[in-house]
Amino acid sequence: MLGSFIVVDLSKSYLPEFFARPTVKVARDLIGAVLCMQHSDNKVQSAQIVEVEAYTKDDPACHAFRGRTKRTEVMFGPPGHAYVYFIYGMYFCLNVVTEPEGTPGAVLVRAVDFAGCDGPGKLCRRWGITGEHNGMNLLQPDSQLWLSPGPQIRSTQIGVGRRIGISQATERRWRFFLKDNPMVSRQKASR
DNA sequence: GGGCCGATTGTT
DNA sequence: ACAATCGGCCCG
Repeated sequence: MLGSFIVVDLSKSYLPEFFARPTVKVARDLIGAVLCMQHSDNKVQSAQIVEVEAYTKDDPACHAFRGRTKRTEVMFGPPGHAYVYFIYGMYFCLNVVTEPEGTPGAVLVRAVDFAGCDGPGKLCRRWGITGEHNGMNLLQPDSQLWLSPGPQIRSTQIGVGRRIGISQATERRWRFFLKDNPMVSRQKASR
């Protein structure tokens, strides 16, 4: 489990090259990264990512599998930007765009190490992440929403499993999570 | 324009 | 097991 007193410099940011790589690798490497958000009252909220899933262009479960549409447009754009989509009539989900520009791909942020932020819909609801953040550049510190590198995570601390809530390509083990973290439910962690 | 489905969540 | 709730996408 992550400690309660991690020390990270939130002004540090990723380079675009980090995200311009194969999506599954980026997903694995994003475990422990710090999601940061500057709210309208100037207060900064931050928490470490503890659960993610990868979605690629050759993946039937990926929104961009059937090509470029208005919704999937940002997934074809520059890596390191946010892909935020609306689902089930009431929830937003946050993704980070991956792969070189022109190739669609994204990492779904499913949970962060913060009470009540387990599950992609709950995370966005709690943080106030909506469609207005779609396409936002996550590489710039002190923008409204950005990502900052976290402490090194041992590979032995990262679990792998099947993705949640999809009906196609369910056999792919493209979900990564921090073992023993309370925000990753036990049921989700198995399989 | 119609109808079905969904990368979710909370309740029964 | 199922309801809430609505935009996206496929079909025609």
